[in-house]
Amino acid sequence: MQRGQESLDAVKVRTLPVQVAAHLTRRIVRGDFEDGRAPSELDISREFGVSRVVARETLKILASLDIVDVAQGRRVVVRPRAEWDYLSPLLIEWLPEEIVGELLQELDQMRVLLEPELAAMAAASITDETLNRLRDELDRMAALEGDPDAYLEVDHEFHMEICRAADNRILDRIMYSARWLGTASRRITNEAPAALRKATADHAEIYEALLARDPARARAAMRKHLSNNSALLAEKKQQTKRAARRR
Amino acid sequence: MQRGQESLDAVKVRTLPVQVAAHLTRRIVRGDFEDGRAPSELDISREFGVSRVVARETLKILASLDIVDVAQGRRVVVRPRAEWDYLSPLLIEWLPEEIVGELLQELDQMRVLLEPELAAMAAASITDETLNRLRDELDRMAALEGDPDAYLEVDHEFHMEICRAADNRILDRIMYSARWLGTASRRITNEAPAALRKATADHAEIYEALLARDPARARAAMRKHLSNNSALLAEKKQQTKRAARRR
DNA sequence: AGGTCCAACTTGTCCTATAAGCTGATGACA
DNA sequence: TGTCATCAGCTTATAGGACAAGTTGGACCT
Repeated sequence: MQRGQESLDAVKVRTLPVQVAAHLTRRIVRGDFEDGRAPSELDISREFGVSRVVARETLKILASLDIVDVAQGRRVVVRPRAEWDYLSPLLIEWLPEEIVGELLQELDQMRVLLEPELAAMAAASITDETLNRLRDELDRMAALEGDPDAYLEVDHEFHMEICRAADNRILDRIMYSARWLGTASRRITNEAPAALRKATADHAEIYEALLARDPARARAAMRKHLSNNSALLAEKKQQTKRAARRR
Repeated sequence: MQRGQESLDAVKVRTLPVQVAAHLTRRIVRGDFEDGRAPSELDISREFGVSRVVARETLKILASLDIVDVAQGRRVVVRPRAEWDYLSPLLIEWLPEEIVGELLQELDQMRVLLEPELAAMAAASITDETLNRLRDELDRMAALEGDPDAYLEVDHEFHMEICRAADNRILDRIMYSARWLGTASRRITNEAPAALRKATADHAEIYEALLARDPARARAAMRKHLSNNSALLAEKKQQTKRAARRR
């Protein structure tokens, strides 16, 4: 299986269409098709040395992320960046770090708006079963403070559990879409291990509020927890800015 | 071009894969594959009388909506309904009315959480240009009170304009995903034309607050506007319940 | 100059073939 | 009899070639 001039053959992590889509997206971000005309199926097929089937699926992926518009007979056109699907973990993965940094802040803003309310909603309708699972996750997190990666895995599960308890499929989906936050913020939180202990205390407080089925207290506890997180992010942003100024 | 036993040939509104995906989703919702094993590419190809390419793209669509899991060598499996992408207008279109009704309420809950804050954020950073567009849309809505469909079109644009002004791509995307609300709620609002005049007044108040660049007032105005909407939805829900009880 | 129409290009769909990955059942071995 | 390696048969992934159908821009005619 031969490839074209673009080297895709690093490691076969994903299917060919996904790899090609990643390359193309990066080129679009770089500004290669500023006239709005993106490569056609045949162009892609030739340039990357893949079959038309793969080129086709590549365009389907880009279209599903609202990166391009595809229609029979018409040329493929790049859509305005403002309309891209920034909720998709796939897209995030392909964006340059500085944009992801900005998105991380915007996503944090969203969490601050939603999660306290989700906690309050959950407090009103949470089941004993869910409470048990939360208790369990709490214990596991306490044991994992030395391993930030594993910790954040459980951390995310803890938050999603609460989200699910709020019993709203739309909000649940939104928070689920934000799961890439975990991967992206990992780098940040790893640098500040002391924050993990603080997080554990926060989580315990949220759990207590839910156990007491007290919406107001759950909201407040979640809000406090998130404000710690936001502070960390803002600090990181400052560092990035300083680094940029040094350049 | 001949079709299989399932009749897809109503009107060619969309591509074949989309039509087949719609049919399959409806069957999944109906509970046809409760064992979790969904039809394979060949199954679909045979049953609907389409080529394997189309069957393949069908599965890709279902996978992108998190309705099924597809992997090489493994059978296609249906994912738990809780994990489906309820933010996708495509999926919503294929769901039975009663589920859409529930989702409408959950979506309303989301809007109540987000939109007032979006309005407040917008008030802090809105440009004169955006204000002009809002003014224009306000005028157009006033003229369109007799035509609910056209009215709601502009209504949606008005809300999205504010959302964009808040300058947060994530939140913007979330609200954009909720655009199916327009179509779905159209039926409801059409029944209560008096509500349109009320909405116009609400919109004007929001506009005034933005013009004054007063976040708190913008938040309050938006909250009031949405509470009217929520009331309408709740009323509709009551009617549906009564109708169900009669059955 | 203005309008009509067609040729070239583009995506949509079909067919057939091969590669690659998974699963369950068969059968060898302890 | 129980355990484990192996493989046949299923599945998706990719390739190549063909034709249908829709769009666009330019050639051509008036």
